[in-house]
Amino acid sequence: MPKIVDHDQRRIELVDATWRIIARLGIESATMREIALEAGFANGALKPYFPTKDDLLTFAFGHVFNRTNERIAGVTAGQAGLAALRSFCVEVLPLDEERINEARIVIPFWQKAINDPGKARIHRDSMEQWLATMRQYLAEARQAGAVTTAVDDAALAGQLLNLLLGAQITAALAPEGQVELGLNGQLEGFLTLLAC
Amino acid sequence: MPKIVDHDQRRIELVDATWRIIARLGIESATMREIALEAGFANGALKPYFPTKDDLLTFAFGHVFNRTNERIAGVTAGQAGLAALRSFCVEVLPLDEERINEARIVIPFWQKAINDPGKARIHRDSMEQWLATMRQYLAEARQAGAVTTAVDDAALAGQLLNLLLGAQITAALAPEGQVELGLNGQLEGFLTLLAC
DNA sequence: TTTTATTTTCTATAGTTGTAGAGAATACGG
DNA sequence: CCGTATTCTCTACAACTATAGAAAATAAAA
Repeated sequence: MPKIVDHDQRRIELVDATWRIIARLGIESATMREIALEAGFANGALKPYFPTKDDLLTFAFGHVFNRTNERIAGVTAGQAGLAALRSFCVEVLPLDEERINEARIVIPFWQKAINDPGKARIHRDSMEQWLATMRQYLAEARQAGAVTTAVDDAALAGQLLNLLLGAQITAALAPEGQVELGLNGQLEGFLTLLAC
Repeated sequence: MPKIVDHDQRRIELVDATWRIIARLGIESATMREIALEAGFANGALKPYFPTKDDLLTFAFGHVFNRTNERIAGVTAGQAGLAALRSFCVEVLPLDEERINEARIVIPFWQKAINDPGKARIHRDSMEQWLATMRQYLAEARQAGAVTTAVDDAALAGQLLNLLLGAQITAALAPEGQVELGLNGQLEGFLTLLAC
């Protein structure tokens, strides 16, 4: 009989508003009031959907991870070996405005995760999955002869992962408007190193 | 005639206290009161040495960068080429408790730098310097025949820098007590890749 | 001991934050 | 048009923050 709201969709709306605030103004400005305003509500309206701010932030961060993982799945679908590895990395690298914004989200998340085991867990779980995926692609590429280095796949995957993480820092702290950071060249260079 | 305090040394003391708070409790706990307490003073005693909290934090972050750079200079002194490059990277990698603590400092710094051009500048200036140093070592190594890859030195230095930055994230978010993250193996593997 | 410039403590203030909850507004079935 | 379950607004509050500045404590010279 009353107005009916899809709670799950509302939560996504609120998380998107949070995302925009953090990307535009930084996590310090992501107060409950500011988020509510951005979403078009009054401050108290968030309560029924996220009992505490921490719930909201944790959900928001998890959502960014999920979205990235879905994008990765879409881009690498049907690919294997070196091609899949390249697509994977290209999708994670902050090469356009949208993914630079994601870097501006994930860095505050890392900072919070330092003193919050639950959040650190979210990060580690995703990274474990990424490492496994990359090792898989490396093994395929090795079988296809595209990877011949004596360095083992676990080390290579670790290098690549840290390169991807470091690229988030580099991009997020680059001067406004600077698009070319050589990240694509670094990726191609790394893939070249694997075949020798 | 009155008690005399070395202002510069006092500033270092306060910055060290700040450093310890951030490493132990996180930057959210680094309030003026908490820092003063850690340094053994009452809250208002910081004022004459750092007019604002932002002054204190900016100075603290700059100090960590300087300390790292001094350590690097000490370790690479008298070295060149691949050996110097290795020493450089080993000194930056978070391989022991002290340098993992530095990772716990630098990540909050990065987060603040996202929305603070002045702090971003501090980061970029150091990174530019690091890149130049690494390119120099790579050129020397190439001349000595220890680097033979077709990938150019600028890309290699960029890869290595991002690997070092990413390693800070990996180490800072690793489960407490886990020391072995394979970072040294990754570095050795990368240096191996250069000679082929 | 007295003086005095400096250092430090202590209290106060204005602002911001997350959270709580009463009440108004809403929209839909009857 | 009416009743009602839900949604949202609004105000309030307690906690915490950086900062300011008056007052007290300090230590060395005279």
